Amino acid sequence: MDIIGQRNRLQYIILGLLSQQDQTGYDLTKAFEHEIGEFWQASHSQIYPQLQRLETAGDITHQDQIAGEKLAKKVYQLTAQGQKKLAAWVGEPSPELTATKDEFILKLYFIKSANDPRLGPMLQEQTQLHAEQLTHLQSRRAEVFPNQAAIDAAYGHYLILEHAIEREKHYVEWLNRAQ
Amino acid sequence: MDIIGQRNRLQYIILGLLSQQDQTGYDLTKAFEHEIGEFWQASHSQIYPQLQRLETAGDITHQDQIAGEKLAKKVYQLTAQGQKKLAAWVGEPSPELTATKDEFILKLYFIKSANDPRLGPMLQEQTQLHAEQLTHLQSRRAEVFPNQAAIDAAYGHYLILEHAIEREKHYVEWLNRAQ
DNA sequence: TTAAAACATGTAATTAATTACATGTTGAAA
DNA sequence: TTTCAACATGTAATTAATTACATGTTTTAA
Repeated sequence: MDIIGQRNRLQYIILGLLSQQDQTGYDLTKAFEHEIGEFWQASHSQIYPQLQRLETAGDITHQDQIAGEKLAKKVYQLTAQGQKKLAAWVGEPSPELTATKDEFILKLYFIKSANDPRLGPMLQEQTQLHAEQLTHLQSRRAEVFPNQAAIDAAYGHYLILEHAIEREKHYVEWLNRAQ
Repeated sequence: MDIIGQRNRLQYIILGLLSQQDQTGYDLTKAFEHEIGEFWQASHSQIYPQLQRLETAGDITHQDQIAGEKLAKKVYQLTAQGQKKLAAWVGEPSPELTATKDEFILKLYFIKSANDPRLGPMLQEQTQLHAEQLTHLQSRRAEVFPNQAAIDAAYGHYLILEHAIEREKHYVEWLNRAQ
């Protein structure tokens, strides 16, 4: 049972986001605060250099824009080559399992007894954390997918938001059962 | 909603594993193939140097052992200081959410329409992958926790195995619903 | 008996990711 | 009107993680 390593998936995520709409490095950075951030993390200090590499490689180009008086923006867009590269990646099999890193679960692993006094507070803390996240995701769903048309227009996005919601729901249920 | 970074959690996992029993770097490496591997990944090339650093720091010590004719082993054990360090880590709050990295989910995010011809095969591939993992984890549970006494003796371990099983179960259910 | 898999321990090179440093603009609220 | 948050883009330094290199022993199955 293999676990994935990192073979520059960030480049494909950037291509994918740019396939949805032309945008700046700043916009891309913000995207990781929403749904994709549930399944991949990246910060602006990774994103800006990666944009430069993708442009050098000919997968994207950019246009300079001035917002307001003199705020310089670089609005990136896919090239035909970038589109092909994205399609090739999406079409490839993904035969490896997800790499989860959960510090709380690790700590739990080292708790031997159900009577350990640390167990209760730990479970409560996590219950609150995940319940909050669940609420956040649910309101996000209501906001982003108010009707069937919105779902049809971004079906994959809808599926992964559903997945994230259910993940949190079951996490909370498991925590409650453990308590 | 913060996502965890990496602040050398590996050292604590090693301390935790050594708190369960004295063992070698090789044994620790193997441990990541089982339950903890579901929630953290590390390879021998991270583990051996980390063992050296922990020993220098005084958290662990080792004894040399010869297996068979001349196969040299280093069996590591916690020091009192290492025990304290482990307990302090377990007792700390874990206020950050899990960092998941799921390449398949990312690809899905970039599928716009429910009619995309790539969608069916993608979902089928993942269904098989996660169904296999579920079966594996269930047989692992039967093996490691054949009775209540085994559960009572390693309650945290039992909880996280249950969690991993349910995670896979719900993943498969979600995939089936998406299909 | 021999070949392959598993046991056992390391280091080196590369890539990925985090955290910190660095600078400037614009819009909104006090 | 000024100050704070958000917008916007980068680089540098450090740490974490992967992949490859490197070597040798023991057990198991063909």
